[in-house]
Amino acid sequence: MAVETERRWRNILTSQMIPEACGEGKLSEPSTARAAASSPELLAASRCILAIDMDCFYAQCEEIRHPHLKGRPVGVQQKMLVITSNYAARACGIKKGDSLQVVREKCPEITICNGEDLTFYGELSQRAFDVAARWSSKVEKLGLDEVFVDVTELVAERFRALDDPEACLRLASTGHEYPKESESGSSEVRVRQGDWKDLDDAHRCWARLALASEICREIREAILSEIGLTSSAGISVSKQLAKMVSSWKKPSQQTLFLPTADRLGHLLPDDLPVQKVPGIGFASTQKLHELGVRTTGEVLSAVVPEGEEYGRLLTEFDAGALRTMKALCLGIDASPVKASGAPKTCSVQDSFWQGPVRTDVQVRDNLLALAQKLITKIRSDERMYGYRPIPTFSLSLMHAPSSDGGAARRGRKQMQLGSFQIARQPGEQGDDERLQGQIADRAFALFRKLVPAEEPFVLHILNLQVGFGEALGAQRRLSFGASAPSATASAAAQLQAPVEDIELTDSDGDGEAGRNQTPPVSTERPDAVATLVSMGFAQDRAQRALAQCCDVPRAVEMLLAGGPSSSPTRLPRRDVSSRAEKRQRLNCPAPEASGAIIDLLD
DNA sequence: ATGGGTCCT
DNA sequence: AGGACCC
Repeated sequence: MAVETERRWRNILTSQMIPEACGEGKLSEPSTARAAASSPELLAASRCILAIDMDCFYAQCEEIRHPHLKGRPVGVQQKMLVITSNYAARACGIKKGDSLQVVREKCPEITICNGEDLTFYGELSQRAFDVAARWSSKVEKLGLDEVFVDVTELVAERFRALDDPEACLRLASTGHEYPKESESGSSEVRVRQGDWKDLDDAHRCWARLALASEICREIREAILSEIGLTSSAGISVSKQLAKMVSSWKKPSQQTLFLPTADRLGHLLPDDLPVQKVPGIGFASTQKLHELGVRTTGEVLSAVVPEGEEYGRLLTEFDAGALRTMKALCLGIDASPVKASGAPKTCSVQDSFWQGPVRTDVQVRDNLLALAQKLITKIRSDERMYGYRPIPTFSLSLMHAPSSDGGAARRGRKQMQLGSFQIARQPGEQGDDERLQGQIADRAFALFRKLVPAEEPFVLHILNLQVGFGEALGAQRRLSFGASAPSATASAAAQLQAPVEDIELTDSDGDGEAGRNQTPPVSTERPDAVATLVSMGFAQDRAQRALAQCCDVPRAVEMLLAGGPSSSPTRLPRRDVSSRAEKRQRLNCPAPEASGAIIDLLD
């Protein structure tokens, strides 16, 4: 028995798993000598990366939201287009950007869901992310429906278990292996300690990826059983390669890619159009086309530094960009999987291609509508990531192309906000309406800076964006002991908490939340305290703020935001007048004591 | 297409 | 502030 499995293992290692040439006919241009050049270092590389991609994500979300739709044709609509559909609908021939009209003709049975509000999708996406995060701390989000997971560590851990002479590991890759037609999942071997020593890079790499493929299956299974989402995935040594094979078998399947020269030749044939390479986008493709370069093979022959074409490439790209592009065409991508935290920005945008915006009144109306959407999104963000301060706010817009042939101008204007408190009492909804008006006012002020009064304009896009700061209470471990909630603990609590339980700092800063996170009064840094007192802050508040913040500017921000305080806030004297002035200039209503406050200190 | 996001100059 | 990439 043992002999038998050992023999199978040898077989698998030597011939079947890593054949010298896979597939018979050549699908496209034969693999290049250049691919052979990159293969050794890829096989020697030690990373194991998963690219997991939810199948027709929005449509699946709708099936989860409306269980009776499961398995029946479903389309998701935005504006007048059906932007995606489930596989039942695709079976009727429905394609990605079909108009509502066309879809109804192809499939009268179809149920159309409105997919303009992304809140629910965002929440399921976050849950899928959290599942993956149980296997690795390095999980990177790419849009709502995709994650990269670096499982190198975990693979190494499981690999190490093989060194225990008592422990045998069942080893088999799970799912497909590019570019083989049959699934390899059935092969199963038992490996013992000594076997690993003799492996060459290719076999060792395959063994790691096989372990990774098992981990990948575990993660996808958990996402399916806990959330109900099916996914497809790629397993390889880099984000690029994992991503490129992830879509090879869909839906609900996974593919391992071992970067041998011949397989690379298949995945990145010389005649592959450049835009198929992840990392080479629209702009680069345009520029390359102007230079007569259309395929990866052409990139590779053009990008040799001594060649004559190289000079022409340098007119459009810098040397660094060319190196990156060359590497990608060779299948080399060293970019790390970056642990995605909470989103850093949040934006909303409306476009007006059909009926452009031409008057101040229209601008105001649209900014009001955008402000409403923005608040909704921020609330959803709070639900998922806890309350965070909002230090920046920006408006951007796109003008129509000028009639005399000029290109469409764009503009962006940002303001730093001393604080931008979007807070409310637990369970209370009422303030958001006033907040909406205040945000629209800020936005209009920015608009005025971009487009002076009286100047005519024709707008096609309006966009509002806020930038988040660190979670309150997450300020480094400067403060003492356990009295300040740790970032992770409060984040975890907030993630589970219903809306009403989220710790909110109300604008007066004297709510329960403020009290709970008030650390012991610090007696340190008397000079910094003095600075804050001279700005008009109460001494005790200044001390507490400094205990939570590293530096004076942060402390100022916190104090202006209303916390920390156990007594009613007094605004710093100097600022009262200047703010009133600005308020007048901007024609903004004065914020009321109990309401949300936006301090404008630019 | 649309309406988000990220990172690098 | 703008541009490039991604979904």
